[in-house]
Amino acid sequence: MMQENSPSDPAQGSEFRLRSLDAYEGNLARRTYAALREAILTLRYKPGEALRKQDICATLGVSRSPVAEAITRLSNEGLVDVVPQSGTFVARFSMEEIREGAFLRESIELACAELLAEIITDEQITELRRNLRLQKVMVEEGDFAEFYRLDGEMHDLIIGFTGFKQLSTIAKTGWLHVDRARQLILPMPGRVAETLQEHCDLVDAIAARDPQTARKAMRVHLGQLMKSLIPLEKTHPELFDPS
Amino acid sequence: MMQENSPSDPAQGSEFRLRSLDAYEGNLARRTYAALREAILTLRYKPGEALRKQDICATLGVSRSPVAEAITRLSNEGLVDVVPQSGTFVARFSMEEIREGAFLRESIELACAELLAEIITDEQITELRRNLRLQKVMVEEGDFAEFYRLDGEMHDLIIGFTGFKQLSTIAKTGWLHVDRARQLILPMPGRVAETLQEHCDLVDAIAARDPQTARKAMRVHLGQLMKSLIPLEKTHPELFDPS
DNA sequence: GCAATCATACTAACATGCTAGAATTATCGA
DNA sequence: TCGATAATTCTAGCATGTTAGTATGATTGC
Repeated sequence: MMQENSPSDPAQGSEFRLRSLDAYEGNLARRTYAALREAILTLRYKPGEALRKQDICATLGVSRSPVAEAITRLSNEGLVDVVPQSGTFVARFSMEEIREGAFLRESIELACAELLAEIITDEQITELRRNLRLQKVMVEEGDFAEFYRLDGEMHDLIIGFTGFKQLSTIAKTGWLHVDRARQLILPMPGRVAETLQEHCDLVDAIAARDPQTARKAMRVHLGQLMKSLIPLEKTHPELFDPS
Repeated sequence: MMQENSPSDPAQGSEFRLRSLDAYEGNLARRTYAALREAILTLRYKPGEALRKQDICATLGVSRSPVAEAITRLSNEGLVDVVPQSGTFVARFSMEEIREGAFLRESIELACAELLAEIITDEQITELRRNLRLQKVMVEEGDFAEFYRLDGEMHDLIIGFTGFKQLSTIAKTGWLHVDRARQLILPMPGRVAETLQEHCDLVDAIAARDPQTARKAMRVHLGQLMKSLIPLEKTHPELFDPS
C-alpha cells in the first residue's frame, strides 16, 4: 500500500516531536501512549505520515513493547491506522468521523445538561461561572491556548457534575478528531468572542435549570464549530481521507 | 492485595471456559481478546476471580504476548482490573458503572432517535418492524436468548440508521456492564412481554417521527431494566464492588 | 499458641529475538 | 528507454528471556 510520505519532505526526521516521558505518569506503555497521542493531536505528526517504531524507541529510550502497546491503544481510538505486516500511519482526517465525534459529545452533554437541570448545586453553578470569567479574561488578553483549555475544562465540569466518572473520558475520546482538526484553524478574535458568548448561553440555561434552552444553545455552539471545520476539507485536502 | 479467590472453590479450574480461537477472526491478540471477553460477559469467569495468564496461554495455545494485549484492551473497557506486579482480576459489578453505561446508551440512542425523526426512510422503518415481529415470535416461543439477540440488533439498527459507524460500538462498550449483570436475572415471561411492548412503543414513536415520545419510551424502557438490576446488589453482594 | 520475619512462588512489565509478508529498490532483458 | 523480475529492507506479529515487585506460606522467636 502506498502511503505517499513525500520523500522530498523537509526531513523533519529526527524526533524533536515527542516530549520526554518524564512529562507523563504511569507505566512506560501509558507514558509512551500519552506522548504519541499529544504529538498526533498537535499535528506534530501529520495525518498520513508513517510512524517509525524504531525511531520512537530510540527517541524515548524504551524498547518496542511499550511502543507497540501504545500504538494498539491509539489504533483503538482511531488516531492511527495499522496495516498488517506493512506499517502504522497517522490517521487522516475524516469529516465523517469529525461529525460523529461532535454528535457523540453533543449527545452526552445534552443528556447531562438535562440531568443537571434537576440536581445541579449552587456551588457547581458558581464554579461554572468562575470558569466563564476566566474564559472572558483570556479572550481579552488574546491567550487563545488558555481559552481552549478552559473551554475543555468547562465541558468536563458539566459532565463531571453528574457524578459519572467515565463519561467525560468517552466524550473526549470522540472529541479527539474534532480537536485535532481544530488545530488547523487559526483562532479569529471575533469568532472566539462569539464562542464565549455561546458558552455563556449554555451555562445560563443550565443554571436556569432549563434543559430545552440548554439543548438549543449546545446545538448552536457545535453547529458554529462544524461550520468552521467544513472548509478544511477543501483547503487541506491532503490531510483528509479520500472518501 | 487480597482478592479472596476462595481456595476451597470447586476448582472449576482447568479451562473449559474459553472457546477455541477458531471461533473468532483477526490476529491472535484480537481473537484472544474476543474469547476472554465472551467468557467474562457470560460470567464463565466470575467477578473478582483472578485471571491466570499461564493457564490462558496453555488453553488457547498462544504465547503471553497476545494474551497481554488482550488483557490491556479488557482493562481499557473496565472488564478487568490490573494490579501492577500482582495480578489481573475480573472486575466486580459496580452499580455506579451499570448506571453510567445505561445513561450513555440512553444519551446516544435518544440523540439518534431525534436525528432519525428527520431522516429515517420507509425501508428502515420496515426493517425495524420486521425485527419486532421476530422478537414477538421469540417471546411466544420462549426463546429468550434469541429475543435478547434481536433486542441488541434492534438497538444497533437504530444507531446504524444515522449513518454513523463508530457510535454503535461506543454505545455497546458502555452497555457491557449492564449486559453482564443482566446474565444474573432469569428472564421472566411477563417482564419479557413488557419489554417487547416497550420496544414497540419506541419504534412506533420513531416511525411517527416523534422524538419527544421516543424519548419518553426510551426512558421508561431503561428505567424498567434498572429496576430489575438494582436488587442484584442485595442478592449477589459478593459479585459487587464494595462501595 | 501467636506474631514477626524470611523464603518461595507467583505476577506484570519490559526487553529482545525471530518470522512472514509487504513495499521499495536494484537488476536484468528487450 | 522502459517494463518485468529479483533482491533487499522495511514492517507487524508473535514468542520468549529477564527483572522487579507482590502475596503467600513456612519458619522462627517468644
